Amino acid sequence: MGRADGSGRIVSPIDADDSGTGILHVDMDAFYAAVEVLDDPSLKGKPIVIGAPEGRSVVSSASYEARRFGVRSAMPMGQALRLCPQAIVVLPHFGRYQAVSAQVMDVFRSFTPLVEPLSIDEAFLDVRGARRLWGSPGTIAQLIRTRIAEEVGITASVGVAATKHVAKMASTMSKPDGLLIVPADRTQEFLDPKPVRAIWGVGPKAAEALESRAIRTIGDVRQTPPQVLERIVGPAGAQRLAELARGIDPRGVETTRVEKSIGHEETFETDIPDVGVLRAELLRLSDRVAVRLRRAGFEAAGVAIKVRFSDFSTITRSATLPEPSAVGQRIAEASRELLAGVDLRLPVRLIGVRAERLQAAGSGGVALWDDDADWKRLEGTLDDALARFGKGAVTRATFLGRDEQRHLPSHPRPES
DNA sequence: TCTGGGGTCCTGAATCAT
DNA sequence: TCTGATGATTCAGGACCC
Repeated sequence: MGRADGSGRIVSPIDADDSGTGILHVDMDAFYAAVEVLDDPSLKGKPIVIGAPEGRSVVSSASYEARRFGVRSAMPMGQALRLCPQAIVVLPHFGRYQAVSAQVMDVFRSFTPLVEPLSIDEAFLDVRGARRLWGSPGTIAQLIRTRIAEEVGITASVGVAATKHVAKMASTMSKPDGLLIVPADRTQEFLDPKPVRAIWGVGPKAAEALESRAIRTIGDVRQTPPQVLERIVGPAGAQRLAELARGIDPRGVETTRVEKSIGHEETFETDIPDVGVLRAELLRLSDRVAVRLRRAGFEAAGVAIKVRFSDFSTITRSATLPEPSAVGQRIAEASRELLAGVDLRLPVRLIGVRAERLQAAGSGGVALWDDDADWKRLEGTLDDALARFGKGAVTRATFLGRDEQRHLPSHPRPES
């Protein structure tokens, strides 16, 4: 597999056994910080944290020099600066990170079309079909690391394994600037001694629940009867845990992902007791959500709001829209109704709006049915159609997505 | 010390339909 | 028609990830 090279990281040797593997997990090291160093080399070697310097912000990313002081992502900025007072605080440049990310993803796609971006700075690659062109998975991993360093100018860590889960664990262990290959027949040996917290999906809560029952390692999970696991993490969690602990992970590398929701939320500089301010904020957030919906060609069938109070307690409320919409006003109306049902017992720290149950917008037009169950399809919006035919003439109407436009039957009947 | 913003997924309760 | 079983959908909350 690999060995420590003295710097804390792990790099598998060039001729390491990679039999039975084919899934790569590539993860950029301290990505935002690395991009900032790329754009301002005078920052190299210094402790830097990405985030807003004041207010209620948290650390988005920290260079390894800052991490040595205990600074971590998601840590409140104040705490980070107490731990590392000499840290240089850099405001984030998300557009720039997106651009560098695209460059990196292009490198991935030059090796295989089977690329699944997980976030801005990491992706899974299935390279099983790329052997003849580029070599074995381990060779490809090393080529990718070299090309990212040479062409983009930042470092990446790569895990190579037979499954996504093990590849992800391997890349985490090899950080920074490392490579760890776990051949298929050594998967169990790799997994068993790792702490339960290393399992993807086991956070602080689940880890504590498991550890309190003396289940501390992945090997322990494997020895635990399914009924016991179920009581701790629920049926779905138990099933997943039991499989992952045995190196079983049937998930393939998915190149397309459908968004399920689009939302915006904002933490106020100071907590807000005034419902008028909250209502205004809901409209602003709803407009932003609606713009993104329209750009993506979606309408939302449902809307949810989130309210976090000054004591950090958080509630959500959701509702189904009278009809799917991508209009800011409609989403705002629904969110304000939801807010009206909330007991504002404390000042509000954060408010958010989320569009849910997304569906294709009326890009395929609108289908209308009349009393005789005859239908017409029209380009444009439902409002356009109703204006043209009059509300009384229409018994049922529906938006058509792009696919439905193609597959619409020749003699449709409305559902009874 | 004081906790961002973007998401996904799971659970359990309530409700509705078959 | 009534009843129970079962299943789908909606809603709220929470854990988790980057």
